[in-house]
This record gives sequence, C-alpha cells and structure tokens, in this order.
Amino acid sequence: MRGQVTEPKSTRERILDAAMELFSAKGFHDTKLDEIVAEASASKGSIYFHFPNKEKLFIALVDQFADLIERRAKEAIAGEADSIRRVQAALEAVLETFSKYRRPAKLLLVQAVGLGTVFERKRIEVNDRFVLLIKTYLDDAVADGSIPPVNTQIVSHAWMGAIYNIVIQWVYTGEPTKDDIMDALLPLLLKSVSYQE
Amino acid sequence: MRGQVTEPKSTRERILDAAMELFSAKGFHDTKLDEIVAEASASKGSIYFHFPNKEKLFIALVDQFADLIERRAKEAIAGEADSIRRVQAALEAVLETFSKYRRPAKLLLVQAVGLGTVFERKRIEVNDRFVLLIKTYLDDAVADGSIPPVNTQIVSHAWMGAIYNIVIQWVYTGEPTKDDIMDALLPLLLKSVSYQE
DNA sequence: ATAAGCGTACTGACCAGTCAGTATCGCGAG
DNA sequence: CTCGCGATACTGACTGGTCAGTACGCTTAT
Repeated sequence: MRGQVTEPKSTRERILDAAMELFSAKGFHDTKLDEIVAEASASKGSIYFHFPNKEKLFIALVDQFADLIERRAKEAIAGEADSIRRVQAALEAVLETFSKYRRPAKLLLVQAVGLGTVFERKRIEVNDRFVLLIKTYLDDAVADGSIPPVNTQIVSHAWMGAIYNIVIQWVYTGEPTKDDIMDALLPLLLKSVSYQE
Repeated sequence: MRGQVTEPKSTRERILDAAMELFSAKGFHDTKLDEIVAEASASKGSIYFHFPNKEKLFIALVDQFADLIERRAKEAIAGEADSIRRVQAALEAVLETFSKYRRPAKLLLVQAVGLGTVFERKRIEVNDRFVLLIKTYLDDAVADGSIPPVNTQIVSHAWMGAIYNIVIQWVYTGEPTKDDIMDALLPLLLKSVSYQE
C-alpha cells in the first residue's frame, strides 16, 4: 500500500503524533490526556481503545524511537567491514538520526528520565541496549588490534553519556550544529581510545 | 557549633533527610508528602512551616548538593597551579563527592530530570554551571599550551555527559567501583583532548 | 503574653480511567 | 439486492480516588 496518496492519518497515528508533540515538550506528568485528545482531534475513549493507559502510550513512543535508532545503527554497521569503521559508522548514524528527530530525541533522553520505578526500568533497558551495542564493537576493535586494550565497559558508558549530553544540549539550544558535532565529537571519542587514523 | 555532640537533629533536618531518602529512591511524583511526614517523624504542618511547597523542598535538596559538588571542585582546583592538573583535580573531587553521596547523586542526576518545565530550568542551570567550570579550565589549558586547541564547548558537554552516565551506572548497580572509575575515566577524558602525561 | 514551632483533621481541585451508547463496515442468508 | 447481525472504531459525560495544600489548635520557651 506504499503508493497511496493522501491516506488520511489513522486515529491511532494522530494520537501517537499528538502524544509525541506534547510529551516531548512538557514531560509526562505535565501532559494531560485531555490535551492529547484536543491536539489529536480524537476522544478520550479512542486513546483507551488503542492503548491500555497513559503510561503504555508513553512507553510505546519511547520504544518506537529506540527501535529506530538501533535499526539505523545496525544498518550502518552492516555496511562496514573494519571494526573501527563500524564504530564510526554507527556513531554517525545515531547522531544523524537524533538530529533528524529532535522531539523524539528529547522524549528519549530527557522526558523518559526520573519518572519513577516503572519508567526507570525502561530507561535502563534502552540505555543498556545501546551500551552493549557500542561495547560489542569496541571489543572487536580491541581484539583485532585496531585500538589498545581498554575497559570497554566504562568506555561504552562514557561514550553514551557524552553523546547523550551533546544531543540534549543541541535539543535545547539548537547548538552546536550537526556538522560541528560530527567534526568535534567523533575525533574526541576515537582519541579517547587512542585510535590514530 | 561544630563540636556539639548529640544535638538531636532539628525537625528541618529530619525533613530534609527523609525527603532526600524518598525522592532519590522513588522520584518526585511517586513520593507523597505524607510519606515524608512518616519517615521524618514530623507533621505536615512542620513541612509547610519550613518550606513553601513540595517543589521548593525538592529544589532545596538539589541546590544543596549542587553547591557541595561545586565547592569541592573549587577547593580542589585552588590547591593546584598547573591548568591541566586543575582539571584533573576537579574531576577527582567531583567523582569522589558523587561516590561518597550516592543518594544525592541519584537525586541530582536522575530524579531531577524530566519533571516538566519548572524543574527543567533548574536542571539546565546546574548542568551549565558545571560545564562552564570545566570549560574555563580547559580553555586555560589550551591557552598555556598544555593541550592542543579543541572545541572546548563540545568537549566540556561531552565530559559532563560521560561523567554523568558513569556515575548513574554506578548509582544503580554499584559497579564499576570508584577506583575503577578513577583509573579508567580520568585517562579516557584526558586522552580525548590529546593530553600526554 | 506571645510567637515560633509543630500536630491533625479537613478540603477541594484535579485528572486518569470508565462505560453506555453511536457510527460504520463487511458478510452471509434469504 | 437488502436486511439482519456481529465486529470494530470511536465518542464524551461522568466518577471516584488521590494528595497538595490549609485551617486551626496546642505547647513550650522567652
């Protein structure tokens, strides 16, 4: 059904769009269901038809974007053979995706934090997924001698944090630009593991 | 009044302690005032005698700990003359302080995020304070030639994020240990700006 | 006496979630 | 072809529990 022209958006999609808009801007608790209803031109009942509750609606958005990021990263990796190039390609893909989707980025990196026990697991789960991804390819790079041995556990967490914080900064202020980030962050990360190109 | 022996804790302090305990464990919204009342062996009236509202109570805790971290960092810096050693000393002091105060660390780094517009300003303010601190001394280090020129804006944000994420990981899992962090993170950060000791 | 410090019972706004009802469709039987 | 029937998708007024914040009273120290 790819080619259909002006398929009017389904209610479910309108709800997801409105929820993304509002959750990312105001956070989970400050967003009222009635506001989502208004923004989506839907009704309270239709939200509860498509989602079991407010919490699951939020988590659906988080998962959706986390999946996208991971998919893009893996696609990028698949296109490279050399281990350190894989790391590099994945980083580029992740930054690219974040910069393309500003609101989801804020949702994932800011609004999904500090929401109490339920969401905390989700946040940790997502974080660990990415850390593991990084760690795997860093371990490869160490194994084939591209970079000297390091504590890849710590390095991968540190890298995640660095990326997160830069992206958050960009989400709020629009600075630095995507290109500046690429130019400054990638070499920074690679130097941190003593990689010489 | 430093030397007083068993000054029984004032109500205000008991409230702050209880609030720290609960807020750091369960987050802002999942912590009820009545729970703080119970934990502190105080009363609702006394909370509202000492603090204007729940929000300000939370922020008082954030400020208190942010101030402590900053003070420790500046003390450490004051003891060093060389610019890169200052950076190093500040990092050690910050990590030291975080690792000494696990609950406040979680409060500041996790629970103070994603709480909607009001708290967001506070979070950004605190973050920027530290970033600026790092940036200042990195700029010094560049100026006196200790390290080659870099985009210190990006580097300082990246460093903050790296530190944040490692500490958060430690807050949740207890790993890696403080020593592992020192051993792995400090060299990592310094290498990322091409510093050779 | 008087006010700072604290206790307790109460209030009422707020908002997630419910539910009885409506609209629209596809489909098989007559 | 059309009528009945069940299924899916949606509506929106209503409810009920929750909890931050308040009113007011008691007590102890000065």
